[in-house]
Amino acid sequence: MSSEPVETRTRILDATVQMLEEHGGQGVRMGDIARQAGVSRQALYLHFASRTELLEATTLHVDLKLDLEERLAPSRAARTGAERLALYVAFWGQYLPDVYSVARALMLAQDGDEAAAAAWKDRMDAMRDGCRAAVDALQRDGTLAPGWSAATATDALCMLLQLPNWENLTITCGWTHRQYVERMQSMAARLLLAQPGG
Amino acid sequence: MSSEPVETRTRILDATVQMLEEHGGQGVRMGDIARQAGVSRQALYLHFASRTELLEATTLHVDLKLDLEERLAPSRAARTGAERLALYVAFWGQYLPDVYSVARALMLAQDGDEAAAAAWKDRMDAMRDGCRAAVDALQRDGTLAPGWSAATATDALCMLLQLPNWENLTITCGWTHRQYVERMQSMAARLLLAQPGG
DNA sequence: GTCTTGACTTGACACTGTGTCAATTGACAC
DNA sequence: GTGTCAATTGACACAGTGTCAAGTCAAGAC
Repeated sequence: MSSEPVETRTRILDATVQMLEEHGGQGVRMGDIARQAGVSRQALYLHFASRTELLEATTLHVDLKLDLEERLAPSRAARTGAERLALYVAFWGQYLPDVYSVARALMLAQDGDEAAAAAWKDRMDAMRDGCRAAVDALQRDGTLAPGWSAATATDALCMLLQLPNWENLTITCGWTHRQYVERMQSMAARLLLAQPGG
Repeated sequence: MSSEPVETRTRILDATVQMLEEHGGQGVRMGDIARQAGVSRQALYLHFASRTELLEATTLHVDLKLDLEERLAPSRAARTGAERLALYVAFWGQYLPDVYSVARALMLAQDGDEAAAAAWKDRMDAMRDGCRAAVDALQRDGTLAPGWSAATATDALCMLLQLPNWENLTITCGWTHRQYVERMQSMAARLLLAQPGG
């Protein structure tokens, strides 16, 4: 039962995560993952119909381990819109590094792959929901800066939090994760709050 | 001389632009470009060592046609930092749609291709120079918002103007090009100016 | 004990797209 | 004519994904 050799499917998913994290998502092949999992390449196709489907399942696998509900709780419990905004950005800045490698691989698989594009869009829609909730809270408080509609403010916040921007700021510009969170919170506040200081 | 059949190299570059614009950069193959140019696939390799080199040359080809110097003149002639910032964003918002297809293809070629990554980085560095110049102008004026160093402000502005964000806002969110420019100007001002209103 | 079933392995293969190579053609120059 | 240059033709090597058929091996049913 509990001591049975870990299920092959799980071994494959874990191996995928490990390979993607070790090799930065660059050119990780099905054969590499199979070898890492101690399984034949064909076994991968026994469990997943395609590379994209494997990557998709891997993102879910990682999400499961991260206990998103708990991580999201603080921002959901926020009492003001401003607080909710800051806490959601904090959540995101903590979440992104954990899923970066896998998310990136899925994002890169987009080129030419309809299924991967759809899977990626799903994840971005989920993030957008969080942005939307924060913006709605601001609007209820009456603290959304003038000039924004709920929709455009959501667009802007959602854009700000996109993976390539995180990649750009931390990896290319050298911001630490802490700096990313603090500065992103401050940028979001400046952009969206009527009185960013107060 | 002038009436000789257009040089093959130019025909290939034009065909590349056309194919990328028609097919959104998705899966345009060397053979497709060759057919479009009315030339054999091998002729492409007579002029360009690789797909990446062709894409690289194509971006330069497009830039040449766009007269960047003239387009950049207004922002360079700006009298205040705030004006320079707004005009640079305007330049960028006018420039991006013109190079989008080709730039995207080059950006996507990055995966696994060292040369493409380097070429893309070059272009982004050029954009960063423009951002840096605007930020420096703000600093000279003393109108850079408190909390920013020149470096971090440049990072932020440069991030904001990245191609994936333009793609996200215009294509995914449905902003028009005009809206992109106006809202991006307003966002940049809110973020970077000490008195965005004044 | 034999039979079956399911999970996995092995090795071969089709397909696609890039890049290479060698032989050939056609035009133009001198 | 001869040389040369640009381009064509067709064949091929190479990677990586995905498919297929046959075989192994252990567990459970009867």
